[in-house]
Amino acid sequence: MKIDPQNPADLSAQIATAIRDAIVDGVLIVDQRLPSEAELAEHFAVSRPTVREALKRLAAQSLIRTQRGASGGAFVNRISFEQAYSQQITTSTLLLSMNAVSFETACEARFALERACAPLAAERRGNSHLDAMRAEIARQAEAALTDEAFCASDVAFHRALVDSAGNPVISYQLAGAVEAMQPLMNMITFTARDRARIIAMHADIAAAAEARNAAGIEAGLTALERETQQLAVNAIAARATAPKKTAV
Amino acid sequence: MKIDPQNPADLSAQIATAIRDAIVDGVLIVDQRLPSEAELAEHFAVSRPTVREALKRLAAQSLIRTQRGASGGAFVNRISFEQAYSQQITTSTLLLSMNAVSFETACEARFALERACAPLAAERRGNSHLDAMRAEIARQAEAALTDEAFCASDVAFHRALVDSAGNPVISYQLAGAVEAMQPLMNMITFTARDRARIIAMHADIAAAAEARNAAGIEAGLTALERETQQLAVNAIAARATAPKKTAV
DNA sequence: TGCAGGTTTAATGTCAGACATTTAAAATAC
DNA sequence: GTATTTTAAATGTCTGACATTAAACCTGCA
Repeated sequence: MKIDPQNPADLSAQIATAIRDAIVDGVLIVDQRLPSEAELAEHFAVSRPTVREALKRLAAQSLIRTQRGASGGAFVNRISFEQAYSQQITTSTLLLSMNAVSFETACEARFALERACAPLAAERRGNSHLDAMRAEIARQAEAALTDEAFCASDVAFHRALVDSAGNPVISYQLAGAVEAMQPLMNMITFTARDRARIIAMHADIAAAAEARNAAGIEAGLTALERETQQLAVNAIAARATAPKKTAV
Repeated sequence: MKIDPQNPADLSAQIATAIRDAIVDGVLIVDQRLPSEAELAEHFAVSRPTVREALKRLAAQSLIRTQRGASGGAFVNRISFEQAYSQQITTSTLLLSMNAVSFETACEARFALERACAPLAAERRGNSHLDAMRAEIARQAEAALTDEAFCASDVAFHRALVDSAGNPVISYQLAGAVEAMQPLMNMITFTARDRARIIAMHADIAAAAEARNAAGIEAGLTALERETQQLAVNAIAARATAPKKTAV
């Protein structure tokens, strides 16, 4: 089932890879119990701490879960959409913040992908989705809102729009694209006029969703993209005296 | 910088979370060296193996890398697009295969998102992208190809199309959507006629890309989606006598 | 017999100390 | 001043032990 030459390096990584492959290839199926740490240690001819490090690597990816006690052990985990979301968001956020991905590129990606759910959202949106969108719009109109809270509400609005497409796989994929933008958006200062424009566009999008008007949603998103890009350009220009890693 | 009450459970998970938060929040920046394992152990008042388990969790997410030797240690890692791709693909693949996500849902998500890059692909595609697509089309025409190899080539074709949009963030996001479909597609048996139809559609898409015709790319993808969905319905019907987890 | 309770046991979680290995920097030799 | 050797700091690994948990077992009593 899984072998392991002790030639190169990092035994725990090799063991983790061997077990991961077994899971991905279906050799180990969901809820199946792995051998105990002691048995794995014997099988791979390593010590228990080494096996444990390998198992922790897998646990970090939600590939296994562990249970203590008699008849406990490590079990192949059915990864939930929730877990996948959060991993996706973490990875995307770090990818954007660490790689000097330009705001422009990230923004383009986000809106391009988000427009992809316009037709589905128009077809399938429920009243609960509309309510969620409008609740966020109302929140965004609160004058006392900090820029950060405004961004958070913006993300929530878009999440509601994406969810209204009624496809969990799309929601999962876009979770990263939408949420990872938030730290970048937080660098922008939103004036009252900026907020008013954005809120108006959100309202347009919500109205188009209510009218089941796919083209309207798309147009609204495109307009919003243009506005967002412009705000970012201004923000970057404003801090041109102290350029940060996100620039260019 | 990071504290850690020993109240609930799983010290190594708590420590991993504390360090991850520090990285995400920017307290620890790229290429910065973490304290040595011994120092971390002392700081958190735990043993070195426990610290090591925590570090392995972070290494599994490519959040840190380790170096041996003097002036070695754990460093905050600049996560590469490559690493992000492969994590994305692993997570997406398992999410689809373990959660009884219907072929229909996954397929819909994939093509919806892929259509999102049609305008960008039309605008930015280079000759190398066209060459890559046509190389895969040629490969798909080889009669001796197994179904699995045919699917792999299909994935490569779509990857080339996505890459031609010239936005690495989109490529990263869609890597999961496109590649995760492969195991599901592998359940389909492609007759010679099926293959011919798919190849023709691929050719249409490539031609539209060459002509920088965004609507043509979109239309081609939509046609391909319909075809793929139909093939899946047939495949599922064919094996109705032995329904598998992917059904429904 | 049947059930409530304690007891056993198998597993993970944690610790301590040691040794092996790697690698850069410091010390030495020429 | 350069090349070589030595040193030291760090991760990688091993052994062995104890702590903790929770299911399974067994006992005692009705």
